[in-house]
Amino acid sequence: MRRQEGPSRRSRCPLNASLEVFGDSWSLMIVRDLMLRGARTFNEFLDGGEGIATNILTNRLQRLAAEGILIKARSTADHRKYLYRLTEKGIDLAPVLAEMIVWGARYEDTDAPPAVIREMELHPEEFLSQVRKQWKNRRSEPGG
Amino acid sequence: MRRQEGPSRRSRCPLNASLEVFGDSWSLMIVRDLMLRGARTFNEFLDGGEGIATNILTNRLQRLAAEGILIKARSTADHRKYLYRLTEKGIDLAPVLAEMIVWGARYEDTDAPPAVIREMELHPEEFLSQVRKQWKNRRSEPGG
DNA sequence: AGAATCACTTGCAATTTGCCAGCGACCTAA
DNA sequence: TTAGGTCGCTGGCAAATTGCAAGTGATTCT
Repeated sequence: MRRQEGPSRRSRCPLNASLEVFGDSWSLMIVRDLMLRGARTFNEFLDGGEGIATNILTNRLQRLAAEGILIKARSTADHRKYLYRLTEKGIDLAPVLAEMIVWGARYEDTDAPPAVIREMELHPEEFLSQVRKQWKNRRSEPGG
Repeated sequence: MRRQEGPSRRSRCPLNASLEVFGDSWSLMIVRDLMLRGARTFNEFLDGGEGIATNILTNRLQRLAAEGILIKARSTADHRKYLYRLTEKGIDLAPVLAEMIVWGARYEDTDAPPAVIREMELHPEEFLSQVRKQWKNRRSEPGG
């Protein structure tokens, strides 16, 4: 893990750094779809369920790639398609996502299955190792 | 904990709900200052270190209050001042903040003390119970 | 009474978001 | 080969949000 000569930040606080990277309305939705739904293509993100606009999706994918959270590669099976995948840096967002899901499920009216949420709450490490396992397998798949 | 007839959300996903509540560049900065720095007044948030504008701070404080994350009360010692404090709903954002801080400290160039981050990473429950203890005490203080 | 402080408010410009038709590259079926 | 369809944007336009900084009314201090 390298600390690159990064962009100028509003402050040196770690929370601020995180918010400058993904503190917007859409970035973590994309990470969700990658991490939890197995989405890999532009259209799959577009159909995420929240109605993101194409120009915003394009912009966010570019930003997440520039921040080193995901990688974009041309599909070998169909040269019109790009396939996205999470980096280690992106996978390490899993605890953030988990805690936000737990909070959202607790305080908002959502369709999250209560058993899944309870498990996530009680055993966050499990969720994490599951995510890691999935991406470990997916890494060795040939470009689809 | 009551599920109120809430505002219309983009979807019923819990992550989306969380992002609609605090998925902007500034809301969690305010929660940070309340939770970790003991800030209570408008001016203290204004001096948070990231240069928030007064109209944005006003707007975010109002939104966080409307979402039930913090409470605003007139100071009895000085009627020009308002004092803000976290609700239970706000305190429950501690794990979210913790994970974001950990991620930010790991992948960005920050001034977070490594020992504090490591402790936060290894014993998140400790951090949480510390936050709760603080707010339990603070709750019984008279308005200052 | 005058000056200072508090928490905004406001006018304005810049930036971002959102909608959606259109585009070039690529794929498939006839 | 051609026509039609799909993919991932691109871009024009309007609406919304952000950011800057001067200004305001209420309150406190000297």
